[in-house]
Amino acid sequence: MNAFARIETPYTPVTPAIGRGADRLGETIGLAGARMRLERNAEIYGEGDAAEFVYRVVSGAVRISRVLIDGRRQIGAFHLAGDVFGFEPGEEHRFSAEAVSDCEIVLIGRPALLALAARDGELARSLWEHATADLARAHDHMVLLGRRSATEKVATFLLDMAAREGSRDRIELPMSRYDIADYLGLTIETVSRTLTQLESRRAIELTEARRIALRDRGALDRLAA
Amino acid sequence: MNAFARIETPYTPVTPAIGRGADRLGETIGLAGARMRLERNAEIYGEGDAAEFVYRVVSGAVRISRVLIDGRRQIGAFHLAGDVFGFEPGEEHRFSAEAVSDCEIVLIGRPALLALAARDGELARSLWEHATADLARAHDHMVLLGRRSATEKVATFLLDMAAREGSRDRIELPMSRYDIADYLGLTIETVSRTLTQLESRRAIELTEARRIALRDRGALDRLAA
DNA sequence: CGACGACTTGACGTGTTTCAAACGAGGTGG
DNA sequence: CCACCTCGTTTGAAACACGTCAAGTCGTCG
Repeated sequence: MNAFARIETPYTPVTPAIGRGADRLGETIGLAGARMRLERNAEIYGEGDAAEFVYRVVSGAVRISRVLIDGRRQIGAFHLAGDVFGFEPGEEHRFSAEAVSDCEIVLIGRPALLALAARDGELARSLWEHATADLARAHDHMVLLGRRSATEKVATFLLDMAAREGSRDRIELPMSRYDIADYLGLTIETVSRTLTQLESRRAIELTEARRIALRDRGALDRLAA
Repeated sequence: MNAFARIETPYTPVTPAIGRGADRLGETIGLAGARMRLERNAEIYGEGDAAEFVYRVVSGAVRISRVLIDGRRQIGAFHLAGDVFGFEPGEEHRFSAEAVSDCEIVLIGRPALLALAARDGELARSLWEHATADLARAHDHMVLLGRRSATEKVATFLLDMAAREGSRDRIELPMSRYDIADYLGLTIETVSRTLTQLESRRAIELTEARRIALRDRGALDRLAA
C-alpha cells in the first residue's frame, strides 16, 4: 500500500454518518487518524495485505472488490463520505480497496483504535454500529445479487445511490459503468441498455452518462420490486 | 417469535468456534443464555421483529433469509453448530431466521450481552471477531452470487460445506434443494441438474439426495474457479 | 484535429429459467 | 404387506434474459 506515502495532517472535519446521534467513531478517526488524498483508481489496500488500519471516507468514493483469476471482478461495496471501512476478522484484508474517484480518506491504526475503544464505551458502541451497519449493507447487497432481473438491480441501485447522496432527484455517479456492472453482477452492456430502457420508460433522464435525474420515483420503486 | 415458549435450561456445552483461542462469546452465551430446541422450519425471528437476542447454534442448521413480495427468497447465510447470528445495526431484524433442520440454539439478551462485554475485554473481542467473521462470510457470499456459473456456485458451495462440516469427503446436507437454490441464486432445477452433471463428471457421488461424497476435490476446486 | 477512453447500440448465441411431467423414498391406512 | 399418497427431487423440452462479439458514438484531452 504505497499510497501511504502521501499522508497529510492528522485532522479532518467531522461529518455525522450513522443514526441520529454523533458519530463517535468518525469523530475519533478524524481526530486521531491521519488524512490522505487519493486520486482516481489509487489502491488503498490489496487483497492479502496486512489489515493495519480502519478507514473513513471524507469525500469521494471507494470501492471494495475482489478479482478472480480469470479477471472477473465483484465489487462488494461502494463507500461514500462518512462511511467507515476496513473491518476484517483476521490480520489480512480479504478484499482490495480502491478510490473510485479522487477522494480523501482518514485512517487510524487498528491497535490504537481498539485501545481507545476499550476505554471509551461510546466509541466502542459507535464502532459496533458501523460494523453491523456494514454487515446489514452486505446482506442487502446479497439480496440484490440473487435472482433479480437487470431492471430490478439497476433501479434499486439508482434509488440507493439517491438515498445515500441525500435523496435529491438528481444523482451524480462517481463510478463508471464498469464499476456498476461489477457491483450488480451484470455486464456494462446490460447496465447501459437497462439505463436507456429506463429512460425510454420516462423513469429517469440521462443528461450526461454519470448525471441521472430520477424523473419518476414511483416507477423506479415499482421496478425495484 | 412464539418459539420462545420452549426455552429450556440456561446451560449448554461449549464448542469452540472461531480462530485458535477459546470462543469467549460462545462460552458466555452458553453459560448466561437460555437454550431452546427447534424443529425443522420453525421460525426463530421474522423480518421486522425486535432484535432482542443474539443467538448461537448448538446443533443443527439455521438459515437467514429475506423474501420479496412476489415470493422469491434469498438466503443470506446458513449457520451451523458454533456459529453466532442475530447481529443487527438497529432495533429490528432485517432478515428472518428459521431452523433448516431440527436444531438446538442458545440465546442471550442483547442488553445483557453488551453489559457483560463492557466489563470483559476478552468477551468484547470475541464478539467483535464473530461479527467481523460474519461480515467476511457475507462478502464471500456476495462474490459467489455475482456473475458466476451454476457449476461454479454449486462446486464452491459443496467445498464450503465440506470445510465447515470438518472437511471429510462425505457431506451431509441439512438443507433442501430449495434452500440451496435460494442460497446460490439459482432454481432448484438448475441445482439438481448441476449436481447430476458433477456426478457424471466423477467429481462427486450422490448416494442419497442429501448425502454427497466428494470424489475428486481437485476437479471441484478447478470448477469452483 | 486526431486519438483515446467511456459509453451506447446492434445482432447473435447460450446458460439458465420456465413449464411440465416423471420418479423415488417415506409414511399412512386398508 | 401392499396400495396409495405426499413431498422432495430429477429429468425433459422450449422460451427468454442476459452475455458475447462487434461496431459505432460521444466527450475529453493532448
